[in-house]
Amino acid sequence: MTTKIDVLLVDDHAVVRAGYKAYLSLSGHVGMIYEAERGESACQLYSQHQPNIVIMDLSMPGLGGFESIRRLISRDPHCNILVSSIHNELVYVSRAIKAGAKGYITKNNSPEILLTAVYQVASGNTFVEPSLAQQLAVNVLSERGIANQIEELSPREFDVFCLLANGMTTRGAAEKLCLSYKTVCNHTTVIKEKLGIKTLAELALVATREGILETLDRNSFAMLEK
Amino acid sequence: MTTKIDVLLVDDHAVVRAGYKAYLSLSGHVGMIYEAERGESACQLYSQHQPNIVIMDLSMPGLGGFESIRRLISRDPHCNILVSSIHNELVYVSRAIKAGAKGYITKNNSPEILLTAVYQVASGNTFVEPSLAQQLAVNVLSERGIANQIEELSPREFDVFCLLANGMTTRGAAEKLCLSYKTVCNHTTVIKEKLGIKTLAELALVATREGILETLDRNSFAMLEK
DNA sequence: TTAGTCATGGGATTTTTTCCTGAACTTAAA
DNA sequence: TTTAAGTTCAGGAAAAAATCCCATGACTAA
Repeated sequence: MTTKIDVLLVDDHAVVRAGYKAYLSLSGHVGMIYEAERGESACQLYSQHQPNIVIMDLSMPGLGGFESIRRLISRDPHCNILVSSIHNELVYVSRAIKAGAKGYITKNNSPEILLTAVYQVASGNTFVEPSLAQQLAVNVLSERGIANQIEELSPREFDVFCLLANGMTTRGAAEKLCLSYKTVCNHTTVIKEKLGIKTLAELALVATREGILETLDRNSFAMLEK
Repeated sequence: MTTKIDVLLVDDHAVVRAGYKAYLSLSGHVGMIYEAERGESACQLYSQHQPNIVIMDLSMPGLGGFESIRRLISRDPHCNILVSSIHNELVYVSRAIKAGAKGYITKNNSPEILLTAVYQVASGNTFVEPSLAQQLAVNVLSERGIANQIEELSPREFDVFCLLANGMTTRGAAEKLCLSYKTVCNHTTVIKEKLGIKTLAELALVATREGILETLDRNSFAMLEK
């Protein structure tokens, strides 16, 4: 590689940024490294410096990672965004790519893979971590979109889903819906199967992720403390 | 500082380790840097090399963190452990310190603070990130504990709590913690009783509300709107 | 009509959970 | 040192919950 790669690092953890910066510098192929803590400043820095690649973490306060990607892409559709996340769930990969990211790797990887990904994405190619790409391929071919699994629930199943996700017991849900306990049990079994989950905790997590719960906002806890 | 500091890095994210390593090396005060991905190897490396400090990630979903701290401490009570976590919730700080950690900083901090913390802890002092220390002080004095109910969980119960909250099955948790299935069942029963809940979904919701899980960022479902 | 899905639940079986119990261990206090 | 209290671990019996299979009626779309 002849010219050096300019990088924009977006991660809300300053220590992690410092680490990446130090590591990338060692490679010798990286030129300028700009840093942003959140989406807003990332957009600004991007317009200003036009780096060859944006390395972005997904979990950030303010604009989340996905929203940040969308914004960057809407300003420059050719923007090369590499997501570096701690999440290896397909939902994340899928959403990131749909949002416009050109690459996705998890932080579990060897640092060499990071460099590979950086080179690839910076030169306009795509790079999805092999194991994830594999899973994703299968998942897409099996035709059932990842997050759309909830769409697969029948109306009644969705009712049950919501009640359970809010922490209600099977018996409670049955009562609320004026159904037999057995019916709710059966629905629940189907729901779990459709969503590919095993526990009620997962069910609650899925619901939370999809924003299906009127999430008790973060502050409700702070309220309790006073 | 005359002698250099030997460091053992424990973090399951290889890329992050590489970053820390690169950054710490720049400081000039750090000597050997050993790396471990998991608690088991951390214990081994510790016995082998007796580093001056262990920098440990808590890596939430896996939950190796607290247990690893306990193990290290049980082998060498004077072991200097600095937790570097992405979590800024008091529960974590409190748990880590109770487990025997000598310091706690979040990854949001400036890298300079990391160095400060490293120096302090490596020389046998303690260092808790100022803002957290402040909150903690008030919280402890205000008598009503952090999220008092969660605080009532014994260390082991808390381990189980975290795993279940992440959607793991009882059997899965048992395996992860090398416990009998029955033991985990019994812990679970006590947990539910202490928290005053009935279902695993509620357990997940409590964990989410208390910020014990990092769920998807808030804005993720904004994606769905388009 | 026919085929399909959906909602509903019963019955038998399996799995999970509860409740009670006790042992081993640690720690702190008397 | 002895005692007491708390924690961790786990087994057995019993209760509860969930699963699996099946059948019914209702509605819908081709």
